[in-house]
Amino acid sequence: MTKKKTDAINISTHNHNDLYFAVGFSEIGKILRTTLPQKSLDEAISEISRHYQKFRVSNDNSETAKKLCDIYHGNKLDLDLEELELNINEPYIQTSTIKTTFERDVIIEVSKIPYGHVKSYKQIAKSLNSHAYRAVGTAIGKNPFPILVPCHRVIRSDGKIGGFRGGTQMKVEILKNEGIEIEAFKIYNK
DNA sequence: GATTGACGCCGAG
DNA sequence: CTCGGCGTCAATC
Repeated sequence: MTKKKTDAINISTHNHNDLYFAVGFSEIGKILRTTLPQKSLDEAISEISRHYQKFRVSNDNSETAKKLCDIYHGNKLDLDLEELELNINEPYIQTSTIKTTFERDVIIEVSKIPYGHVKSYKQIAKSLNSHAYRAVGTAIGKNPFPILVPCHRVIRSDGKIGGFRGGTQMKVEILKNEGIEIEAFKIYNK
């Protein structure tokens, strides 16, 4: 609150086959945001930078951006929650899309869904001892760490795909890359 | 308060 | 199958 986020955010990027990924880091190297694949380098950078007053692009630390790309393409890679900035009292987080403990808890719960598996919005709510499944959807829609925190693995209870920032088509694409069977936009044998 | 969700469930066509 | 209508509750206005 009292703190200013005058520090510049550090942005690293990675591209592969005309898909551009970006990651924003704090001064101490915690991940603040990630992007879904974008069509250009500029778009990828601005997906991160538009949330901050100052930024600088350096590719010293582009492993995480590459990791995004790998996960998107179906590689199974582990996430250490310690890599993420999840402290909602941290000054950087004030420009984040997550601002409440509920939202943070949803993000943490989603991060636990294993590769190649899916969970419903309702199941996430239940894990949090809540019936606020709609609020779960809203919180996931704000996920600052798309791909890294696998919000693409959260689907509707009836087996339908559900929403996605990058469009349901992209959600289906990622799930297929993880080996999940999908027919007519419904999870097959979930 | 009232409205709005990346939702869920049931019942009517 | 689709579509209301109601349920539920966190966030936002």
